[in-house]
Amino acid sequence: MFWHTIFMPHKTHTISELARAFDITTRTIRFYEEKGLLNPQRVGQQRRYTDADRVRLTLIQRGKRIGMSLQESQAIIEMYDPAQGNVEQLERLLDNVSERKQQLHAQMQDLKQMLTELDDVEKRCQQALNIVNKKEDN
Amino acid sequence: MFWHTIFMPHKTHTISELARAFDITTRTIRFYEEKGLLNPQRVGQQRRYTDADRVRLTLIQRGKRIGMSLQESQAIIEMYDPAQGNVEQLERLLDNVSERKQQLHAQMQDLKQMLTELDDVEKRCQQALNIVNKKEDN
DNA sequence: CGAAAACTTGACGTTAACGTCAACGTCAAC
DNA sequence: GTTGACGTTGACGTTAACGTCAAGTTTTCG
Repeated sequence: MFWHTIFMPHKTHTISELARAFDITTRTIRFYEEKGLLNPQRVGQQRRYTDADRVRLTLIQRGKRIGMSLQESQAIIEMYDPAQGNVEQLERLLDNVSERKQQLHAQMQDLKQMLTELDDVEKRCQQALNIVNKKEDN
Repeated sequence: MFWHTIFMPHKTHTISELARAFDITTRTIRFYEEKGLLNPQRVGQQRRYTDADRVRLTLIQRGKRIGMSLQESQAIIEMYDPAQGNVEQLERLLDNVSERKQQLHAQMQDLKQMLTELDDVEKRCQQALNIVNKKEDN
């Protein structure tokens, strides 16, 4: 009778469980479905989400944090999902992957530059504070 | 008579020169001004942009590439511009800088993770292609 | 069984970051 | 002296990524 609390190999989640887990609204989840980033199973009318959907949501959120649009995240998701077979498709996929990788490397460079520049700001700022402190010592 | 072509220490630019140089529209530049990210000098009605404005535009564009909003870029710009002196302000600035740095480091982690995952996809993809090629060898 | 809680599908609203268009000023060149 | 290139300020349009109701159905729980 309480099996589901003891053993649940492929537990599915309702939309609000997922929303809580990812700290987003149900509206957002449905919106992602509209845009083709998720397509959960249905039990009657209701949506049921598997771990695959959780993976996708994780990818989406990581994508957002690094400035990707939903479309870009969708492209990434489709790279993770094989769904293929055919040689041409594999080669196209390889091209897409290497293109994305290049872009991500470029983004790393931008990040590094901004970080070193912020380091500079920090140093100049601390020097200014040191000067003030020395004056106070006198 | 041709001094300006030989020696121009603080050349200013018109809006369309700037637009060409940064590959954006004049509308975009005026929009950034509206939002407080630029404030060029004026000669009569017309805007004149200095190298300081070019630096700001560079920061804005880099910010966009790493997924920052204009407001965030503005915050960064204000960190670059000292404009102050007072100790409290310096300490607040230091806090802001270190907060930004943390966020950027987190973003680097996200980028790295996405990169290694794309590496995985790439490898699996190449393995699949190798198998196909071996079959063709027979 | 009956009310509260959760789920559903619309439809319209909102914010950021510009695009687009109109209507007007100005200045050098033909 | 007018034409054409460039500049100006509005005002409204657009897209992405949701938020916010509304109005109805279904599940759950005492």
